[in-house]
Amino acid sequence: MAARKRRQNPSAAAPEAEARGRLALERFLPYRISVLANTISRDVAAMYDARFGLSVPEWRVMAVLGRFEPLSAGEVAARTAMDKVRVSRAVARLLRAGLIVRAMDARDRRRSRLRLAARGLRIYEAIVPLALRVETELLASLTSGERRRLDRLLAKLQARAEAIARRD
Amino acid sequence: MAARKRRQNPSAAAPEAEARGRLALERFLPYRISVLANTISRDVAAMYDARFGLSVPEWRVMAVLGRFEPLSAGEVAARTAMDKVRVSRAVARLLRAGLIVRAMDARDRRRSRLRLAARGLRIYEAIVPLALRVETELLASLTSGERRRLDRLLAKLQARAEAIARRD
DNA sequence: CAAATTTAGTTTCATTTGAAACCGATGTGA
DNA sequence: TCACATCGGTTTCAAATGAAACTAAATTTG
Repeated sequence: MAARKRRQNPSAAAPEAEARGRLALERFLPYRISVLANTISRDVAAMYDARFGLSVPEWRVMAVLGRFEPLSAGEVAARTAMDKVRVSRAVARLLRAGLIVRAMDARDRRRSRLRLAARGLRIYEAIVPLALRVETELLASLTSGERRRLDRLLAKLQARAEAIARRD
Repeated sequence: MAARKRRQNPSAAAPEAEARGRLALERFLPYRISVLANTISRDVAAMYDARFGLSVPEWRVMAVLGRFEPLSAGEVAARTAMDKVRVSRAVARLLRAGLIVRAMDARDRRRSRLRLAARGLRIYEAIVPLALRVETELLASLTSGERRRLDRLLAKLQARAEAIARRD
């Protein structure tokens, strides 16, 4: 186990730093983002689920329909960053629950046209402010400058992560 | 949360702003973090899996052992932010694969003492630089100032998200 | 010290997940 | 026009997941 080159830690914190070739998992960016996403997701999902019996995929489908309806299943998939299997299942449940409606595209009878049903729209309109409240609470400890920076940083990281994914 | 300021859309698509009570999912923080985490996770998992046949939970267990061994299963769970069921299963697979070894704590025979096996240590030492390379690539587009800010922002958000979770 | 409680970790079971196979509908080329 | 590829979407199947039940060891309590 030869001595490996030291790396500069992305932060000043944790100065007692890792030794040799050992990784400080708690400072490792992919890990931190994953943990953060899970924590937030739990917070948010608890809200959707407890009050409306919706799963995250279901809520996401409703969210994009609320903004861009009508959409085909494929368009929903593109906008929610979910794969088509997940979308298909979420859509099936929402149809069964009467929260969305589906028509078939006249020109291309493979494509669906999904919209919120009246019941779905009411729920959507009830959830939006709650969702925004969670977001506000998350951001509460940040100054408005920090929020702008966060926005930029997330955009950069996302672009970068996608570039890496494509390159493989 | 009325009339948000206009800003660059991270995806360049969907330039038209959200109206009334409609939510711009693509700007919603929980959603963005979730998508980013998934994208990164896929990048990284592809690497672990392709070259070493490891899943993310397995790699995480090895990562904390590499840094803090010996650990009990519970300590691994605490340090990886995984629940004990996941840890138990990842540990079982790693034991079967001969990448870690388990002894029982002499004082408390319920507790295990997990360590990397020689084979596991070799793999760990092969993965660490690759993992760091992915991280470096992700951070490549950020200045060192931005990295420091990212670090701070992630810490704040994590603290906040945990506070919200506890409060429910 | 024996019963009751708590703790570490595993197993069970029902649900979720995603890759790949699949099914019609549509587009394309010879 | 008739194969053949392609596309939108669903289903299948095997693996991952997590809540809750469970086992065994340790601790507390009466």
